[in-house]
Parts: sequence; structure tokens; C-alpha cells
Amino acid sequence: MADAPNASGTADPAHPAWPPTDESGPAASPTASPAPGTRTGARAAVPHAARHGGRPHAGRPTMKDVAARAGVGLKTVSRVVNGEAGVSSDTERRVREAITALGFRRNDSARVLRKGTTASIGLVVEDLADPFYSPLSRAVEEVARAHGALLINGSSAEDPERERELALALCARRVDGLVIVPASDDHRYLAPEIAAGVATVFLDRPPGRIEADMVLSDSFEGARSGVAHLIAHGHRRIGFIGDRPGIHTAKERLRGYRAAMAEAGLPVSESWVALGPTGSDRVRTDAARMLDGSGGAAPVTAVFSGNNRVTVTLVRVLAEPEWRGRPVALVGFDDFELADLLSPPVTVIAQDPADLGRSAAELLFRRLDGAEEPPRTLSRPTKLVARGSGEIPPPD
Amino acid sequence: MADAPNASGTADPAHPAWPPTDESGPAASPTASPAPGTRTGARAAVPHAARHGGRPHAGRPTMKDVAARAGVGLKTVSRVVNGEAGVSSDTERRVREAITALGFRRNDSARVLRKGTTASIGLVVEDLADPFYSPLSRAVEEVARAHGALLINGSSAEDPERERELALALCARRVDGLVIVPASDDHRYLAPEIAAGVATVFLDRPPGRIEADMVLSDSFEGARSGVAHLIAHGHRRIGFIGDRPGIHTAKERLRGYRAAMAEAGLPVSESWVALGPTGSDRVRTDAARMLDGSGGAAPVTAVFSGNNRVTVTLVRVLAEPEWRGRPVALVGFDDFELADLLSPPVTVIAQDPADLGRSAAELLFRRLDGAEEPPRTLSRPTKLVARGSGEIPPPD
DNA sequence: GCCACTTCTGACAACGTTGTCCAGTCCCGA
DNA sequence: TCGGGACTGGACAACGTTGTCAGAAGTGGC
Repeated sequence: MADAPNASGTADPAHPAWPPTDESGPAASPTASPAPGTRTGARAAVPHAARHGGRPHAGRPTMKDVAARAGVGLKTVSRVVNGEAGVSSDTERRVREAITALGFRRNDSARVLRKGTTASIGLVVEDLADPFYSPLSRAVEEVARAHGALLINGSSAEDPERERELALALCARRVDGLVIVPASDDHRYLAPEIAAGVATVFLDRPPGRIEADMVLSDSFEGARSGVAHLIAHGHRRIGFIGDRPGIHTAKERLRGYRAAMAEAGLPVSESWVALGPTGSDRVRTDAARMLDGSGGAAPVTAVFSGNNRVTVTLVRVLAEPEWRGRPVALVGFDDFELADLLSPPVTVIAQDPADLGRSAAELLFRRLDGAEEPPRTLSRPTKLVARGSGEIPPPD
Repeated sequence: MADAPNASGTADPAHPAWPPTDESGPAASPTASPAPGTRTGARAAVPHAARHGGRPHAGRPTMKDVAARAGVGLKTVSRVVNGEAGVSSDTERRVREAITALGFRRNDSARVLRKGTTASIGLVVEDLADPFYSPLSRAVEEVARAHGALLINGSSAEDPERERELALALCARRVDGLVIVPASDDHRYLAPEIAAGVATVFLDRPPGRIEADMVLSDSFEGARSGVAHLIAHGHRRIGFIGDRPGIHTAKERLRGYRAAMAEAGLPVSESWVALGPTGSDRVRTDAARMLDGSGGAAPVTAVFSGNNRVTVTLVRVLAEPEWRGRPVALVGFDDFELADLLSPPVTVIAQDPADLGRSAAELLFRRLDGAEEPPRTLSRPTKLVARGSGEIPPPD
């Protein structure tokens, strides 16, 4: 777990190690207290609170200051700021002047502490920069905005530990709800949070060892139909290159591949199947093995790709001189920008990331509005978009 | 301004209208108090605080509960949670057990209120889903993470009012710092915040009517060199299609275009220049006008595009049958994925969005760590990447 | 056995806001 | 002139945490 500074054997669910504590270094505590832990050092957590006399926002005017300046009571200022009724227009004017003069701005931390609600939701995805996740993020943001909430988000980088840190840090901030694209396969750590009222929706992949709402694309059916499409165009030896085997969508898509092959009565050589990281080196190696038959089995005539990162790499590999003379059919899971302008244009199984994000966020806010049904699963359909690369016939 | 619920003439800098107040409807207040404002309705701000008996996190255990259960004092729990020295290992064990048993998690709002620092920074960009801004966001996130801070971000959608709302909402949450890609050209509204100690860095575009740190790409020089590249390949009639004229980078790039043309002694017909929204209809119309000479001037033989959105649309337009037979040279500002696999591959002026984000965030944290120099401007270079589309010679 | 010292622990106030509740003030009609 | 109601304003406690400080418990030396 290697989590809390005091990692004394037991995990420390109360201290996610994210908002750094002040003991930012191996200094101090030569006592019996356990060592400050390896993490703190590795993180290079620089304490950046030292300016402005210790308290960064020190000297900011408070409602008290505004009240004094306007010559009214504290609560009156609060009423004005919150637009509550019961303030004469003259008083209101004086208060507003004081606010402007002092540059007052309400401190939402105090407000949250008092009210118990933050009007913010958290989102944890794999990588904010990935063209699949960024529109998804944006869609969640828009729904949040429509509900008057702010979005706090972070990237897990497919690291279960990092997902946990992030999610728990968000909970510590008391976000009202959480949308998570899981990197971990065990979410029991969230059980206390969910029990405490943090609405949680899992997106793109199901939660692990826990019951919760989820919104998924139909990966199995999408992959099955994509591979069936290749088969319908005459292919009998088809490769599958997907994401890491631990990832739910990768497994589902592989299952879809196998189902399509089985339905057509086609055998599958194990050297036609490759799961792993989406980095281009790995994909290139695996693709080369399938295409030149060096894996021991006959070379494939078509490839099904498990996600947009893999597809882009494959497009790149297939464009290399080595394969130029020999067109290989390709169908990829996930649509991507400019897929239609490549040569050949790439046939894809499209899912709509924005729609996924929107659906998840809307489900979340339904929960926040009080929907009490048991956890439900929403499955979003995929769509085959034939553009050319998937309709290339086998060479013979 | 249409801002606060009590929009009684004066703008209300203390109440950004974002975290919604409770008066979420035209109900109540039939009094002299001004109407609740158009905004609330238009926003469809649904109150989602009504579950769990009013307070969403009600019933969550606090340090007091943990202390009671462990049979220790409040402060001892705080010490354990924060890894402070001076707790016997036996006491610590009891406290940890209580924490786990109760599912306690520290409430960061209270912590923030007490400590004055939030360990979070805000980021406002144009559109989180844009392939230029998403890696930029991710880079800011990574730097924040390295400094132990969380990232709260939002999209302004190029709406100045929305930028203001977002930035002020972030300030109300007392983010330690702010990175802003401006949509507005007047940032005086931020002056009180900056004075109060919110470190602020402007990114990609300079702030308006205010002094502050900024990180910019060298748009002028990038555009100049791109257009010079086209000229060097024999073009004399070159079009420029850019973003909306209010946007700083659009103006700079246009200036670069004009400079390159002037340096080569080439005249510029005004119908060769088009600024506007990046939507494909507008771009298509303007491109068609330049290319077929219907604007009155002779048709252009090359086009320089002002950003990645425009470039992608242009690629699409130029791929249409109408222009297939007549190759048009193209150089675009901003690199984009798969640019090298199009036919022809697209020559671009590349900037590195991740580098921009990283630089801005690092500057921000230097400020937070106490750097007190006057505001500085960081200019990041661009790089011409010749791939083919920019080296197409003119037809004659 | 006692004192000085160290180590550990807890009571209390403060952070800035909002909800409750009571005390004024004003206007009106009786 | 007074009483009643409607409205306005303010004192106070509470939210959950951390910093201060003083007290309690344990330890070693004489």
C-alpha cells in the first residue's frame, strides 16, 4: 500500500497522502514514530505555503471586515452576498460598496464546512490528454455546469494506487459525487465513502468488488461485429491487438473477437492475439509477428485493434514501406479524428465519448437529486463505421 | 453583467453565481429584494443537496467520534492522521483501528479553513476537449501533482463572462494559484484576487489591462516563418485563414503573415485574409472564396492556417473532389496527430502544448514558493515541420 | 524515595461562514 | 396615543480541523 507517511502496516484510509502534510521531508521525528515513508521523498512535495507570512490568503477581508466597514451586522453581509431577502436597498448598497472597496470574496471553504455541500464533483480518468477521455471530460464538465457544480479531475495513468489516491483526495474535499474510469480492480476502499453519501458512477469499466452504478460501452458486441465485418469480407486469419489484459474493456473486446471467430467456425492461433501496453514499440512488434507469420502460425490478412491508441499506431505501422505493397485490412475500436482522410480511410467501431461522459454525469446528478433505486448498469451501443480499411479483401 | 442574483446595477464581485445559492428558483422573496435574476433559471440549477437529510455528508464520523471511540483526545487523532510525532505506538494503533472501523476521512474543507492553504490550483482553458488544450491540461496536472496539489479545471468556451465566472469561482474556493488561457480581454476583475495572494499565470494569450506573468508561444515569428516557407517554394498569392479577430494569437499570426508577405515585397489582397470562428462552414466558405478567386482577387495557390481546428477543416475541404485535381499548398499553425499520414502529409508550425502547460505551471509554483520578481513573460519557440503539403509548388 | 526531566496527551480557541432566534424599528389603523 | 404586525438587523452557536499551551505520566539519577 505504501500510502500514509505512517505506513505502519495497516493502510490508512484517513490520510490519502495527497494533500501533503507539513512534515515535508525526512526531517523531524527521530522518535518512535515510524519513518515518514518513502513516498514523500519520491514525490518531491515542495511546501509552497511559505509566502505571505505563512497563510497564503492572510489579510483577505472577511464578512466581519465588510460588516464593520458598512456599519452593519455580520449576518446582514451574509444575506446580501447570498441574495437573501430581508435587506433594505439602502443597506444593501452600503454593503456592496464595502465589498467592492475591500475586494471581498466569500470563502467557500467556510461555506462548505457550514453547509456540508460543495457543489463540485470529481472525475478520475486514465489520461486527460487522450482523445478518448478529453471529450468525455468536457461532457462531464458541461453537465456539472448545468447543475451549478464545478469539476475537479485527475488522471490515474492506469495506476491503481494513483486512482485510489486521487479518488480519496477528492472525497476528502467532500465532492458531492464521483465519476471514475477505473484503473484498479478493487474498489472496496470506496465503500465507506459511498456509504457516507458520495454518489459514485463508474464509467467505461465496471467497479471491482463493490456494487455501484456504471455506464459502459458494449465492448463485446462492438468487437464481435467488427470482426464479423472482416469475416464477411472474406478474411479467415484475423489478428487482435488490444490493451493490457487487466483492463476490462480489453478483455471484453477480446471475448467479442473470439466469439465472432467461433461463430464463423474459424480457428484462432494464439500468436494472432496480443494484449499489452499501447506504446508503439509493443504494438509494432506484435503486429509484425502476426503479419509476417514469424509467430509460427500463418500470417494474418486482417487486424482488429482494441482501442484508438493501438489503431493509430497500427495505421502508422501499416503505412511503412515494408507493408505498403501488401494491403492489410484493419478495423479499430474507437473512432478518431481524421480517420476518414487516411488512405485507406479507417473503418471503426465508434463509441461516443461525449455521450458516455454525459450519461454518467446525468446518472450521477439523478442520484444526487435523490434517486434511490439500486445500482444500475447503463450500456451504450457502438456503431460500425465502414470507411474502407475494413473492406479490403484478403490477397487471395 | 447579469451576474449576481441581486443584480442591482453594480456588479457583485463577491458572489460569482457559480456555486449556486439555495434560493434556486423564483419562489420566496416577493419582497422589495430584486428579482432572483434571469441567470438562475437559464442555468437550470437544480438543487441537489436534498438527500441524506439535508446535509449530504451528514453522519460522517469526525475526529471527535474517532477520539471518543479510541478513548483519546481530539488532538491526538489529528496528530495520528497528520503523521505528527509524539504519539506512542500503542495509542496510534488504537486510533488507526477506530479510523478504519468508523470509515473516517479528514474533512479538507475544515483543514483548509484552518490552514489557509488548499493545495490545489485552478486552470481555465478554452475547451478541455480540444487536442491542443488537453495535453496542456495534463501537463499542468502533472506539475501540480509533483507539488502535491490537485487541479480544478474548466472550459471557458471562449466566453469572457464564463471565464470570469470560472476564475472567480476558483478564487472563492481559495485555490492557491490560477493558470488562465484568457477568453476575455479585461482581467481587472482579478486584481483583488491577485493582490490577496492568488498566484496567477496567463497562458497562450496575454492578460488584459492588468500586469501578470505569462507564457506565450511566439505566434508572430511562427507564422512569419511558415509563410516565408511557402514563399520560398515559389508561392506569391497566399491566403490566411485564422481564428476570431479578437483572439490575441489570431492577431499575432496574421501580423506574422503580413510581415512575411511584406518582406518578400508581395501584395496582399484583403480577400485573401479571413478571420472568424473555427467552425467548418465558415472555414469552407472562406477557403472556397480564396481558392476560386470569387473574392475579386486572383485565386491563391497556397493557404496558411491559423490553428489546428482550421487546419483540420482545410485538410477536409482540400480533400473534396472539387480541389482534388488542383493541389493547393498548405501550412498550418499547431501540429496535430496523424498530420504525417495524410496525403500529402501536412507541414506545420509546431508548438508543444505540454511544454506550454508545464512552463506555466512551473512558473506558478515558483511564485507560490515565494519568488517575488516583477511579472515576467516567457516566450516559447515554435518549429517548422516540413512534411510535404507546404512544399507543393504553385501550378505555373 | 524524591526531584528534574522527557515524553505524551488533551482542553481550548480560532479559522469564516450560515442557521436560529430574538430585539429593535417602522407603519398602520384603532 | 397605543398596539400589532411586518419587516430589518444582530448576537450567538455550530461546522471539523489545527496550533498553542499546559498538565499528566513515565524515566532516570541521586
